[in-house]
Amino acid sequence: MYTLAEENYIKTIFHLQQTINGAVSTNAIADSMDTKASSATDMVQKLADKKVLSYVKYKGAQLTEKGKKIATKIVRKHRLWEVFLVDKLGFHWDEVHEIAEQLEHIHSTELIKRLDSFLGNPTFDPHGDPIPDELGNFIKTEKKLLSQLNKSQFGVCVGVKESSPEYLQYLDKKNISIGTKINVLGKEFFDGSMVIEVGRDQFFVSKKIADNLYVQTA
Amino acid sequence: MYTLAEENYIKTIFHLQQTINGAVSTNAIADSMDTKASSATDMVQKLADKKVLSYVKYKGAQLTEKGKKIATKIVRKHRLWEVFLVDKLGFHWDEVHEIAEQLEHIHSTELIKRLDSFLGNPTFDPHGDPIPDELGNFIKTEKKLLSQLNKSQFGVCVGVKESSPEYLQYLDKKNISIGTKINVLGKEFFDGSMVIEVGRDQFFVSKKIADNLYVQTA
DNA sequence: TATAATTTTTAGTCTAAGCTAAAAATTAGT
DNA sequence: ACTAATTTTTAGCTTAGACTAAAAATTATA
Ligand SMILES: [Mn+2]
Ligand SMILES: [Mn+2]
Ligand SMILES: [Mn+2]
Ligand SMILES: [Mn+2]
Repeated sequence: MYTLAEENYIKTIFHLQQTINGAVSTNAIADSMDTKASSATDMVQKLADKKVLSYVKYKGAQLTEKGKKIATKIVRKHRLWEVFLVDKLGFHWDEVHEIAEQLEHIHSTELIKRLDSFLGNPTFDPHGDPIPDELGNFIKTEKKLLSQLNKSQFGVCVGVKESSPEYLQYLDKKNISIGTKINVLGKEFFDGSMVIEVGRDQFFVSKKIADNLYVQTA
Repeated sequence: MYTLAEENYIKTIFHLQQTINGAVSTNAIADSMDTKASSATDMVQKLADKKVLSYVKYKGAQLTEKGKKIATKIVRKHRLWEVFLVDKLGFHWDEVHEIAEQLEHIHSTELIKRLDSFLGNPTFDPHGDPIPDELGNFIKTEKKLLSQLNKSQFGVCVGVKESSPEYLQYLDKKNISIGTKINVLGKEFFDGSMVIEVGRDQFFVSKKIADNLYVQTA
């Protein structure tokens, strides 16, 4: 059994590994967790002792198979609870992260098994992120960032990269959610900004907006 | 905001206060929490500083209004989650305590508000214990222990005093659950044991069994 | 009521997890 | 290839919460 702090570190390292491929630095961990590098180093050393990750001084950490399995379970729990909060309790997609951050640490395999089937074995969470199965397998989908599309192309929103309340609320305001079709009417190559069409609305989006929305083409 | 440890102490003291009226001793707290008296003393001193309880050295602790309010919220959460686990996820009443023990510490008033209405604003948990409302008010019901009944009297099971898996599983085996009618066919005054009738079954129960079952008469 | 038994508190350690400041290693700039 | 800047680790403190052993207070007993 792992402590709350250990679980949060493991999950963070797992997520950092997806982006940055290879070993993840203690500084990256600390930044991502709003803590200090020295604290991250301490924890990484402890987790290395427990064989949850491999760690080479000054070179960073990498989860072992054991570590990945632990991380996957936490991610599964987090996303299942998010589905529960949205589908069953009627929360909005921008309100669930904080609560799921707590619920993901409840220890009970039976609970998760039952929750999963109560929810109808969902495969994606409310933000479009895949929910790993009991064995830890993620559904791999080929998706692009909206910012990768060019003029006259279109895509269907399948997820968000950033899921801060601020960003999600912006999307709500623009009526963009999972399943929304987006047409790229124009793209400015100087700053990467775009003019897009959503339903009957046409409006401008900055590169930062377009960089955080996943779409599926074809 | 209170820590996990603080919340567990507060809840325990609240429950001890119901039984033992007046101040509760640090030893009683320690016993009830499977910890040492010295640890209980430390925590009680800390909680006294925070005005959660009043404490007189060698005389014990008593929750303040503030403390009672905190305790009530935790009890409310615990019992609502138990209803969720049984009614929605299909857990058995002897399996939910451990999990609710964790879930009761999730911090989010909005979550509890929504959970409550999702469950249909239940007033009793799966063990027959009353669920306090948002203001902390408990429904007062006059109930007796089965052991208080005499020969030829009967009662309807409305709750359990003890809710260990062992006891609950015993009741299951005898087909006793909330709502079950129990007739007292005989009572031995030497040891308090009884012969009772449940449905078509007639069997012997010890005083210990009868001492932990709440019934409603009339 | 004096002594013995019991309960409760205090003093001193320990571990987990955080922090700051300083030291060491790595990377970058000239 | 050397400094200089940056990153990362170490050393040393802090707090929460637990424990053991000893001291102090309370309660029971003769
Ligand atoms: Mn978390
Ligand atoms: Mn999510
Ligand atoms: Mn608890
Ligand atoms: Mn209960």
